Amino acid sequence: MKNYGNVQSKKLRRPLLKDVAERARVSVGLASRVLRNTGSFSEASRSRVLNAAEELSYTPDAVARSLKQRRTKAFGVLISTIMSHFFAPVVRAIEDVASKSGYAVTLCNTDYDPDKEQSYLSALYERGVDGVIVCASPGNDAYLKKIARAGIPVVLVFRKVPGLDAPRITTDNADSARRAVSHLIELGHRRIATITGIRGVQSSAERLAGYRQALLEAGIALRDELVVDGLYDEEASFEGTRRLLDLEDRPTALLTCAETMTIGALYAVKEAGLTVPADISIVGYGDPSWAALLTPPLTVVRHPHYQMGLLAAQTLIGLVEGRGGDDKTTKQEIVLKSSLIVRESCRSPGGVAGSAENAG
Amino acid sequence: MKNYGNVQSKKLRRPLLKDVAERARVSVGLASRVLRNTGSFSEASRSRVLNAAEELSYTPDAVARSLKQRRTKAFGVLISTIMSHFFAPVVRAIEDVASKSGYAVTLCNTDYDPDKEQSYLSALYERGVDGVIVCASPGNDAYLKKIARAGIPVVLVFRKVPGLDAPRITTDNADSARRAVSHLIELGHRRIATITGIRGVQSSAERLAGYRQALLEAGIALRDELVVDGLYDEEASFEGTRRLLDLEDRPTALLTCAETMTIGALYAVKEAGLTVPADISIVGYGDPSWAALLTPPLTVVRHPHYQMGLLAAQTLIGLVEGRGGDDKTTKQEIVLKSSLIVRESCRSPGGVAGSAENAG
DNA sequence: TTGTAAGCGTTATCAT
DNA sequence: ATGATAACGCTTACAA
Repeated sequence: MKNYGNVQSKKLRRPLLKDVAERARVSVGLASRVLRNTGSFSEASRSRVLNAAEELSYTPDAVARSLKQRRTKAFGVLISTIMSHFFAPVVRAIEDVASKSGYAVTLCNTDYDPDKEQSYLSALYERGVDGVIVCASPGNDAYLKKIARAGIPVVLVFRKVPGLDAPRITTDNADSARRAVSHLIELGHRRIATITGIRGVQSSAERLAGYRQALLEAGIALRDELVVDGLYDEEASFEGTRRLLDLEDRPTALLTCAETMTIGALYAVKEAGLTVPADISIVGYGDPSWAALLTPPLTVVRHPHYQMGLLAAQTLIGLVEGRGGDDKTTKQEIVLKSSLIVRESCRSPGGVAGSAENAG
Repeated sequence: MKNYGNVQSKKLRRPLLKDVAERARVSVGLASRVLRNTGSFSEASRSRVLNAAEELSYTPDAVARSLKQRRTKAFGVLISTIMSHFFAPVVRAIEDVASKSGYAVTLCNTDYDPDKEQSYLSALYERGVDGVIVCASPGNDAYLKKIARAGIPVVLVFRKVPGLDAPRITTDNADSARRAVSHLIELGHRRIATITGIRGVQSSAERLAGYRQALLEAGIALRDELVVDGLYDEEASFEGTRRLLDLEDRPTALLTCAETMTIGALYAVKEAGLTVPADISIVGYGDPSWAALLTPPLTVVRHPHYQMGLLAAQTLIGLVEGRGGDDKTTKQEIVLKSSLIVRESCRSPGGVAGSAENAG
């Protein structure tokens, strides 16, 4: 049997349930039940339907199913940008968990822009996603609440939304910053600067609060000129650090609150011809694999980002699938612990080394 | 007017087009036309419908629309993992372009696993995505062709699929490796090793080919023991580099074909107590912002990943929306140029410095 | 056990 | 310019 041009190029229609049913000589209802393994049917029908589906290589149409079932098996995930080492592991974990349970993940990069956040949220709403995970953002509380009130489960990561009764996964941000600064204080530092992220972002605000708390506990006065807005941006952090280093009474230690900002700060130090930790001690955030390759290896605060995404996704699935009215899932707040990885980028302002625990 | 508990907490049904129509006292068809600004209607109806929609804060249901229109305004993107610096910018660019045109992006992490790739592809197919972008993977050609034959536009990034007539965005992989190795040869190196990714992955294979070509052009014999499988993995690369350094006749230079592998290699060098570039010269791939922070600043090959994602998404949108039968879009292959960023991690095996162009 | 038919919320055709 | 009405492909009562 030959295939002539016309025949071969004819686009063949995707097989429908109707086709499967016809081929198996049963009704569509029965075919559907067999394929979904629900309701009742005879063994004979079962095998005929299964065979027919196999032969036609039938695939159900998820759109039609979603319309009927009123759920899409899809989540939306909002982050500032997937290029950030801060969010990539969170998203990866979410996608891992989601896909294992048959959910698709729609990625939304908001760049910390409330307008973008809102437009993504409304797009997700229109698309009927079954749930949304919102990560650290200074976004629009009102819109988020609207989504939640419309019945779409929301899980918050890092972010807190007053008046929104949604589970939240976060870390001991304030405490981690407090411990980092205390570490510096114990080494003898008094003039400790910090590069903060975006003020409106929860995690950033918390870290700044922890920084302040540590100073207050040690009876060290807070000085505004030692707090610089780094905006989670390498360039801004570079400039900010420059200004710090130009200060008459230069800080002897620096806490940078995100990986990009650590890089910016290190460039500024390098440009100024200064040395870490001889001239200035540095604690960074995030624990990229290159941190221990630097000279000197960097002391950092490490947060369990993958774990956060894991929990966020699991929580969301619980909310979507189970216990809808269960307060336990709705009201929970999970706070994960961070760790301070002491390497060699900090020492006493006098000159005594801080520690030597290395990770090479 | 008071809101009593029951009334307030009653979950209100999402407003439908029918509700808008009723409120505007027109038919649903007319309401639909007004909202989509298609077909004909009077100015009077127009404003009534618009007002009604506004008052009810009506949002169309994308699922129902998709079912009717047979398109979802969604793309699927397959990459090995979003945690890779290789893919993050590609995905970011794709999402940027897609969202601007109203497309949602579903993220799929395949880990270079053909089974995962296939199951994601079939999930995307079921969901009826309007197009798919597949990045560097050693996946299942047969399944990809099936998807394409089913009429779903596919754009390839890095990957080539023989017999699949899909546009492809790639870089001058082979040539970039060739130039990097030539650079080392010019410095006087003869024993040049390379850490390669996963053999089945197009970009990896091409880079390896470029490495070989450079050696052949220089009349240097290829030696199997100088080619190590790094599997895009830091650990594997660490072990592989260790073996290279243990070789009786140790290589004097090393080309690592991905960022993770560069890191693994650098740790091995550090662990062996050797120095770059005094004991061994290194050229890495990717240009992370920390590369110039290392001591010495790293010489690398930089590929325009964001740009690749941009073009991939634009190409896909063209395919989906426009010129469906246009051969120009279907058959194109775009090859982007890479650049060799010379810093200070390479010098002559004797001891003369290679270059001093720094990016601090 | 099986089939029929009524939705799910739109869009689009076709009379009026 | 407008309004019925039939799809879109599937699920799910309900009737047989």
